[in-house]
Amino acid sequence: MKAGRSKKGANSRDRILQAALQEFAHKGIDGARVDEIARVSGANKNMIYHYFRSKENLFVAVLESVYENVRSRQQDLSLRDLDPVAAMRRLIEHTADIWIEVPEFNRLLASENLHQAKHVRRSKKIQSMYSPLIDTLKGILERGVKDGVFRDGVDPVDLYISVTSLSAHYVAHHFTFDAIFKTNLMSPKKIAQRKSTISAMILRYLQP
Amino acid sequence: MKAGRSKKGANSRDRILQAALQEFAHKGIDGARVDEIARVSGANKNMIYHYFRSKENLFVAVLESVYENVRSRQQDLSLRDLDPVAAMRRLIEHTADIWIEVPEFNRLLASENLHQAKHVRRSKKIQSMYSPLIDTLKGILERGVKDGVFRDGVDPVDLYISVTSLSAHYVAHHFTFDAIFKTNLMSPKKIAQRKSTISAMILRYLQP
DNA sequence: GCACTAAAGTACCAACCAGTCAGTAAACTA
DNA sequence: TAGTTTACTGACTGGTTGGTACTTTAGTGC
Repeated sequence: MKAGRSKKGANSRDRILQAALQEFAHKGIDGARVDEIARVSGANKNMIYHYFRSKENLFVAVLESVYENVRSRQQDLSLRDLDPVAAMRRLIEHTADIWIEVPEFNRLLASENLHQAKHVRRSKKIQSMYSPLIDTLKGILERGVKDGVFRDGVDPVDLYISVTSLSAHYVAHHFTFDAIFKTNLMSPKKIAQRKSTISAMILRYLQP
Repeated sequence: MKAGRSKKGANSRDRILQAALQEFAHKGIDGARVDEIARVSGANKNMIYHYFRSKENLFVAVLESVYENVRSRQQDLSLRDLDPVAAMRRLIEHTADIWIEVPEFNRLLASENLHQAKHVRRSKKIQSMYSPLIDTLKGILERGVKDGVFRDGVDPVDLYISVTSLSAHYVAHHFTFDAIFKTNLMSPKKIAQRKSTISAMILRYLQP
């Protein structure tokens, strides 16, 4: 088969998106090469421009799909059945897991912030995705305050940033940390230690 | 003067290094352009290759100079005169300030981690710089434990990573946070709030 | 068997960009 | 003052890269 409709399961658009995700995540938007995406996806370069119109648009599409992936993971945690402390702990651990399970997300965000979030700002889709998470966090905080297990006045956005920082930065910067401190931060043991440190730190911070 | 030895105060090497710092920090190593560094520094492109031999070597030189800058800031804090809690608070606030005062450091590190710390690993100079800081932190922790104000068993490297994460990630990722949460995290008010959150979080974590 | 469409191929371009070449002029040295 | 080193210049090159034009192949539904 030299040309014509392929019989592979995933259609070209999806395969391009998958290959682009890897390429962008590993090399950043500037280091990534369209030809390489074409090669890896097995699609003709023309198809990339047919579906996505430009390299930048492709990057936005990749960002959106990863944000969507992460958001969907955060949705079904059934935190309402748990008491506030347990719910908070679960949310923290789940947030920490995301960076390890979806390392591409972290890398895309690093690249994106080097570019002043130019692509995120262009995507209404992404910007509409995060409020539900903050609402969940707010709900847990309020329940905790009512139960007398959390102190009052903690801003949910601020708390979300703290949890994210403690987990994301560790994973994103483990290369330089490893080089400087001569350790291996991504070993299972170290990762488990970090997760318990984060939980302890946040829960102590929330204590009345 | 068409050619020949220049009489300008700052020599070309320094001007190139300064321009390269800005270019690399703003665009990452892949986005940065050698021609642009030449243009901004006012030096001929050949001078860049004369002094630094390659774009990558120039990047390493930039990294080293920034690491040196940051390290020298951390040296003269005279923390030994303060009680453990005050010393810890000062170290935390100082660490937080660095990311705001030297934003280039953060950006270079982001780019560097996208490349698996390949350049940091190449530089023995950088790798020899960080142990003194950890020793300082270790000293404060030990004094605090002896005084009964800190609990025992906290790893200084782990603590350093936490402090750094809480401050660096906030600054490095404020573009995407701002876009998603519709705030302005770099306003003086928000920055002050963040600094006090970080201090509170760390000091509560260290309580016995 | 015909129209439609997704997919793929070949070939190309203009801009870009890291790195080089060949040479000049001032300053230092013996 | 001849010879060497250091600082500097403008033009150039060869490979790369995002993006385009035009053509061809082959499944699908009618």
